[in-house]
Amino acid sequence: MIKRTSQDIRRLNRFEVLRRVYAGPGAMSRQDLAAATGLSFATVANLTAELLEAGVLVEAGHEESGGGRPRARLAVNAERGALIGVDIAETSVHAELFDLALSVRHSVERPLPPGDVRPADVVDTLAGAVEELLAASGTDRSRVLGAGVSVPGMVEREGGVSSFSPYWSWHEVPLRALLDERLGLPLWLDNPLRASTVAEMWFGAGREVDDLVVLTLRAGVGAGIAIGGQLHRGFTNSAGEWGHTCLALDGRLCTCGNRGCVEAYVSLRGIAGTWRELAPGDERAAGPDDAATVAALARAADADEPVAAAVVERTARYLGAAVANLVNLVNPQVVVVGNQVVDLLGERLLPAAYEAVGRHALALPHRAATLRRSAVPHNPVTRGAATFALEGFLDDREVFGPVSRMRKAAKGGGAAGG
Amino acid sequence: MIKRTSQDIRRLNRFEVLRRVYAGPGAMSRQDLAAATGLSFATVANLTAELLEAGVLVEAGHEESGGGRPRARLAVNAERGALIGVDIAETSVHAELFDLALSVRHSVERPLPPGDVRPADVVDTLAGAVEELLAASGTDRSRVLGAGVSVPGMVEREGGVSSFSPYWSWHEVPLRALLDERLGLPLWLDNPLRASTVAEMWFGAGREVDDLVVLTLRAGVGAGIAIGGQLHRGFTNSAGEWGHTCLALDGRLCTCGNRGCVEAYVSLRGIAGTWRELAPGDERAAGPDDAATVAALARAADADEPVAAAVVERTARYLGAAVANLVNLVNPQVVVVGNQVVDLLGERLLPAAYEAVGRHALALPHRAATLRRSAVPHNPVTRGAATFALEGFLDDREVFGPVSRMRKAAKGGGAAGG
DNA sequence: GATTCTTCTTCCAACCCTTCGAATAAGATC
DNA sequence: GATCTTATTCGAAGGGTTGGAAGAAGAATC
Repeated sequence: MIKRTSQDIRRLNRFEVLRRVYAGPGAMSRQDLAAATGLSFATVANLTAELLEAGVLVEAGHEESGGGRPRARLAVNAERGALIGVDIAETSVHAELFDLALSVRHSVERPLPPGDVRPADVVDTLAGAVEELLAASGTDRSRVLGAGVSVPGMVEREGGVSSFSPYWSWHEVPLRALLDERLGLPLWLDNPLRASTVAEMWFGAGREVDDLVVLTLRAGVGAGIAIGGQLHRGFTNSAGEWGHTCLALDGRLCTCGNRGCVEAYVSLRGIAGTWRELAPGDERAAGPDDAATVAALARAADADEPVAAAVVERTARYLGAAVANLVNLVNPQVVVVGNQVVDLLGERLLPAAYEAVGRHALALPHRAATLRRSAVPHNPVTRGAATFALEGFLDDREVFGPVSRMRKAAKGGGAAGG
Repeated sequence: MIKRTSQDIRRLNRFEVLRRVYAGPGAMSRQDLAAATGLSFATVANLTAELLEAGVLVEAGHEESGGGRPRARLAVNAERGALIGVDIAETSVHAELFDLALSVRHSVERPLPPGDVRPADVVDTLAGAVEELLAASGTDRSRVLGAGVSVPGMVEREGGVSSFSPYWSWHEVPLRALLDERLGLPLWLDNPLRASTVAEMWFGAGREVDDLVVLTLRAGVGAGIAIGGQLHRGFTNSAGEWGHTCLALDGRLCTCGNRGCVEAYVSLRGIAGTWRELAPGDERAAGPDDAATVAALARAADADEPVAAAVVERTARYLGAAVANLVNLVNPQVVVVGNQVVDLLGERLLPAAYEAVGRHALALPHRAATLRRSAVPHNPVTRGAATFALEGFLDDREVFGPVSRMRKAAKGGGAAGG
């Protein structure tokens, strides 16, 4: 049984308050925060005091006042430290350095050799990218509060062992051990599905909503599930493998070895496959780079080629049915779709997919769910990875201890000068 | 945002302690409870004191002691009151009266007319069954702590409106209003999926496990999802409609109007349909009563008829793939299967289905999940419905107030005599 | 039969968290 | 400069859990 203590409440409230500050259009007053979180005034003052003391928030001027004391504006202190987010994908490693306000300060992308990449190669590439990030941005390592790394496949978080990779023949690779040494930074490992979801919870649709499903559609596809404002990880941190649920029994062969998986139809490769099916002769559909193929498809569709429209139409149907499965099973308030497939085909694909969801889902859960395109700026995976590091920092007991410590400190030290 | 207060912690701990008492092989000592829940000794003493005062627990003798003060045994006080659980199914209403130890004291089953039943008919039948229950068991209405009612389809709990029924053409039926008046009992409404799941959480596999999926397989099929020891309801209390997720695109027509739903293959009707498909001439497969048809199928399989074996084999494959979808998506620790389909075909169906899950699920979530046949005694739906009433009673602020009230009461009243 | 042991329970004080309400602070306005 | 008006801080109270001391209850022993 999971122990629940009053400190968990405080931790969640701390997260909640800070999430609202990030979510807000700019700086927010304590009043706004109390209204937004539903917490009492005193509690908000309490939590913000703690965050101010830790340097995470700063006072940023005052609001206009029509008589009476003006409200202080609180904003995230971007300069408090840096966060690193890394997205390990099939063909490249994308690393970004964020400030604490989660603005991108520097970005590096390094290719991975094609074929079966060894763990050591990935570690080298990653470590190199991080060094470049630090050097180019002139950031001292000590200012980095943590690094989040998204690894495709399934990762055991604590041990940091990658037990399955969809692209490479990895087997029980002790990633944490390999990276810890090289990076010398607080490290947070997980997969792209959960990274995107956390990004969405802090900076996207999840700001307003507590039950959502986040679909990541690129070379691999999958879902992140957040329930009651909490990410659902599953018993072995491998929940959300929607890409490998069966949509068409005895259907198309999937990379996982099974048939009829969702991923075989709506991933970049799956869409390319549909194009090949519908236009057997077309050599634009035959290239080895699926992202390029889908980009070509988008151009063909823009040129009103009927076959391209048919491919998009079919894909929308697959996607709609698969999303409807999620809607029926999870009954979320919002379904967010994002990443390469959406970036390339969004305008054409999504309206048709939305319509297909309506045909396949039951009326009540369908009415309850809104479908949205991801509004998280930039790459949601690197941002989500950095968010893991942010969450880790906010959980740091050295920085955010129990309140009694604060009281003692306040008594011991003098009053802070204005 | 959901407010979290320290009272929620206490509420959850109260549930947890009581669940362990129900789960235990008999009476349990406070020591056992502390060990089982992970709570401190003082807290367990605190909570049990409260439950003893409310009459929910009683001291039931002492354990043997090899020197030292013997441990007091605590047991549920069956006589504290009665609970009623009602299962409204397609063709009948099944009502049962339980004591507080959740033993069945009396059981009534009344048929519903075939065809499109009106809400008033169901309400009449239900009210009649409850009256019979009370009369036959000699239970005074005032001793009934609450009644839980399982309604097929989708029910909005607070308003008690049934917005969709799979069998009847109901539309926004205000069930709570209709029943409140007739029953005059605290009333708890939900659907059979969630009822079975709650039964499993208190009295079945959920006793040991916090993340589980409970599959109800009868005329309709669906899943109940419990995460972190909490039932997942979804945004509109309609999560778990696994029966209407698409397993075979463009597949068999389902009662919901879609094609290829899981329910079209693994419900009683679906299995009968598979039999008709494989043995077009066989009139045993052609009857209108699906439960009877599946019972006949079981007999045919027992008689080693090859076609019957083939039907079971196919069904196992459908079921296995559909369960694998759940395993991949939710990554639970346990999947429980139960109800009529399992009762009739369990021995033959489940081993093959388990094997099919292994073929379809990803390795890591598959290894993490164990599949079990439901071990909840008797009808899990009536028991689950009664459990809703039990949970409601345990949430009653009149009975279980904040601790400070207890202190005051203890001060006001004298010490209890030994 | 009294004493000693051993173990269970209860009780108390300490600690964590939120929240109400009074007191204090800080500008705007007259 | 006095008076409003609104924000913020502060202290006490209320709801929880928990470790440890003190009390209670049998078993074993002398």
